[in-house]
Amino acid sequence: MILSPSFYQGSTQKIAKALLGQILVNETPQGLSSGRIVEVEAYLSKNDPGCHAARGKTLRNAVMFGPPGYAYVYFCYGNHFMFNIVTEKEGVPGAVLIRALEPVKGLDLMARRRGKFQSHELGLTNGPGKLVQALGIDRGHNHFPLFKKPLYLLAAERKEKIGVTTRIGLTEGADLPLRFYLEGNPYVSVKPGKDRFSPGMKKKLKAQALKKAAQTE
DNA sequence: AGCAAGATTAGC
DNA sequence: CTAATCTTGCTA
Repeated sequence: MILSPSFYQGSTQKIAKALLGQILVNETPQGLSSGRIVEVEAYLSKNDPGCHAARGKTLRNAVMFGPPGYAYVYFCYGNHFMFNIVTEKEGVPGAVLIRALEPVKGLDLMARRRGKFQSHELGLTNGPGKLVQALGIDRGHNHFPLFKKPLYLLAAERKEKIGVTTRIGLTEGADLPLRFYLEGNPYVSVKPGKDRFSPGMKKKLKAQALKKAAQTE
């Protein structure tokens, strides 16, 4: 059963957790590919400096201010697209980033889309940029309503426990516990607790270190 | 107009 | 560990 628009109503954190275990499907002329959502991150309308909408509406983040249940796809680091699902009622920004999937159907098609980068099955969809490539999602899917074909979500059972950690790769709002994942699932992108910094954060840390060194002169 | 940063990935 | 790669948004 395709998840209806009403599924996406409610707080972003609540929707983020509810999305775990659901199945994301994309039907293209080349075939159908799908995967179970095993890792997400919430981006909130309030008190969240890490959210694209934190500094008001822009051309890029406009979709986040619209009605829930729509896709927010954007380009990052010059190489990758990120796939988000818009939450909250119209006028209030908010979205859930899909960070990892467990492949369900169309494994061969995903492997073809991932090309030479697919070394083993785990590498197919265990990262936000990877799953987007595996499912054949691109900028054209920005603002697409996710309750109809070809790109939609299927209701599924979830039995696993939900784990919570801070979000990954941010330079702002990095301390907020807004990353949710299925405990024990091998497709979760990064093992929690491991130190991992984005280039921006490394630069920031380096600048702080230099400043501190200058003060002790 | 120009430039720096960025919700990442893969390869060295 | 770091280059790759390019769009967006702000103005060093």
